[in-house]
Amino acid sequence: MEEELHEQVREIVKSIPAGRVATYGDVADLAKAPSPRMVGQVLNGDGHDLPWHRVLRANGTCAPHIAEEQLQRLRAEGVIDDGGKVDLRKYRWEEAVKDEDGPPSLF
DNA sequence: ACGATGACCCAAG
DNA sequence: TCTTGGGCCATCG
Repeated sequence: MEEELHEQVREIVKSIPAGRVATYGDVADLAKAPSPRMVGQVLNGDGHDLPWHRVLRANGTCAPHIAEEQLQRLRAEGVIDDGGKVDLRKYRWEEAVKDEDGPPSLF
């Protein structure tokens, strides 16, 4: 049961709905991971059964080697990418949506 | 025990 | 907006 963290990370990623994306930092926080690095480490080891393509970096970009697959899969889910970058403010998955739809005439 | 590596993040220039 | 540097935690040789 020392693998609870390992399990948690998988659960979080699996909980991401299609057409939505989350950042490593968010998953790490939700999974109580000590650092976002561990999320990538887990995905690298046991992410074969997880929608890892729904996990992006904090700036909305994806890892170098998987970028192709990532963008392609995201597009299939309905996520539109822009020059290899995804609009987190639009597709960022938030289990407790705080406030995303800010004022149209102010930022 | 130690150094290097990795699907990362953030601040500063 | 992009690049650089430092910090981060766990695994491997």
